[in-house]
Amino acid sequence: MSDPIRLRFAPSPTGYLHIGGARTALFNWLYARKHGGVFVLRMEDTDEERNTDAARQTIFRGLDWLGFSPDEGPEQGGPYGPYSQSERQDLYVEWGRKLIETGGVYPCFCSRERLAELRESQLQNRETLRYDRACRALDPTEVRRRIDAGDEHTWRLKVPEEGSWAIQDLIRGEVRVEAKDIEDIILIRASGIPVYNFAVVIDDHLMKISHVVRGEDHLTNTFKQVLIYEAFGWSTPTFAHLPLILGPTGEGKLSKRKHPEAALELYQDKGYPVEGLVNWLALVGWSFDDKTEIMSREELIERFSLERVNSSGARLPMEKLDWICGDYIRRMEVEQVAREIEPFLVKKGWVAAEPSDEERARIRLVAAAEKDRLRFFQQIEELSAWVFEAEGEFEAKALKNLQKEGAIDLLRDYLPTFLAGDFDDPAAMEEKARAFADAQGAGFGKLVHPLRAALTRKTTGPGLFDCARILGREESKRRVEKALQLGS
RNA sequence: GGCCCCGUCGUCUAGCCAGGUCCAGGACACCAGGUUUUCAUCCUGAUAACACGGGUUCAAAUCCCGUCGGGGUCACCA
Repeated sequence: MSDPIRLRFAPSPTGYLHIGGARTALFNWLYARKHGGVFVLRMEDTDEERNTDAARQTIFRGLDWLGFSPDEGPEQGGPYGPYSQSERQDLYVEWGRKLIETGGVYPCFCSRERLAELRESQLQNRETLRYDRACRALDPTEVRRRIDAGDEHTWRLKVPEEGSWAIQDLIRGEVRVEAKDIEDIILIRASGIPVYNFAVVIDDHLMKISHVVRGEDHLTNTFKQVLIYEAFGWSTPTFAHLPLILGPTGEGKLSKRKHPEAALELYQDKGYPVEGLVNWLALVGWSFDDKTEIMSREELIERFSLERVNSSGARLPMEKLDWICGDYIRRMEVEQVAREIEPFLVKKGWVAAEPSDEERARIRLVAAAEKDRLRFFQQIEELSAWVFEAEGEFEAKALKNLQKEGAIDLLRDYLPTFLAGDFDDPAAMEEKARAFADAQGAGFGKLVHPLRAALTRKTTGPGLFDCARILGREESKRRVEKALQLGS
């Protein structure tokens, strides 16, 4: 009987959900779903400075939005809780004591000052930065005496002096490190509270995590953790270290300070369709084959594998995000697009917070007309400003189209035909317009360009008579008449 | 600096583990055409990469060594 598949996402609530963290969550979630396993969320919130409830909420809501809701976690509970490290301190202390009893650690009385000096001199002599194990050689009676005397001390892991350790990383293969390259790390602080690497091991073990899938920045931590598993006599989970997401120029990893695209909020605020975003995110560092790119969530689950995650760092292909999301939006139902753009129109003050039936109908028309052009829903603001703002600057080229020789006269002559048309039937309107242009001996374009300028102040946009339909007869009339004045 | 990871078109990647079918495939972006009243969509086409140097081999993007380059990590932080 094989052990159940259990994966965890263990973010630190620092105020935002990092896009790289979102991808880590995605890969964990995908793997768990694919193998019928459990997806656990664990808050690594022992840093009291930065740990706020708002920060925790950002993570919870971000994961909800992405659709990676945990099976077990701080909000949903579970059999291996609590799921926030801040509530597990007693556990760490307890297991710390056990390690002291079994002799896996030794007390270190070195002061922070001595440690700092040691670092300094190693730095100067260009030596490897590593604890010199001074306290490991202390005489046992001396140790006893100092502990009894209440001398402040930490506990360090007794790292074997010989040998090497290898992990079989699912993505990188075997990674090996020599004993001499690992120092006797502090496991238990002078305060009695264990450090991060210790807590992670306790948690992963107690929560029965089978696969640890995390960023490559944890690769070197892994060896320290493996040693701790060994000290406890526990078996290790399977590891997989994901390639890092780099900054836009390929320099360093993404940070919110320098790169706004590091924060998931950016994508939420801009209104990227979440399914498109997830599809895109899956493609950063993973691929199914040499050509498949558009995949639904279900297909992702079915096809995902850690073995096909590549090992080199990547920048975020933002243009591809736009393309993928544009594709998703184009394939959406008009009704859904209407629902998605509504909040943006409300925010702009273009429609009421509770749109009337009439406004709803217009939103739907706008959605239908513009959906092929949208890559994220916030774009509706610039795309449809002409609809909701009666007055505004003309685009230079649009103005030119209006001022062309004969344009105004043609428009004036056409106006009665235009207004007599059925505004709910763009195709019929177009037919009549073509007939009119023919009769005048003018090309269709000669009529269409000034009319578009008059109606929308722009040279681009949806089909012209779709534009007229959105505006309606009255508003269209007003705009054309205004343009006639402008041109004369 | 030590240790670890990585290095295919501008970008994301396939191919590498099991050398030949790869004078390297796809996608996005860009450019050029076509369709369209405009834009977008759609269609067609073009440009564009195995970091470098050795070695092994009949044969190397694929295996080995080295160099260079990039990244990560070295706290009583997580």
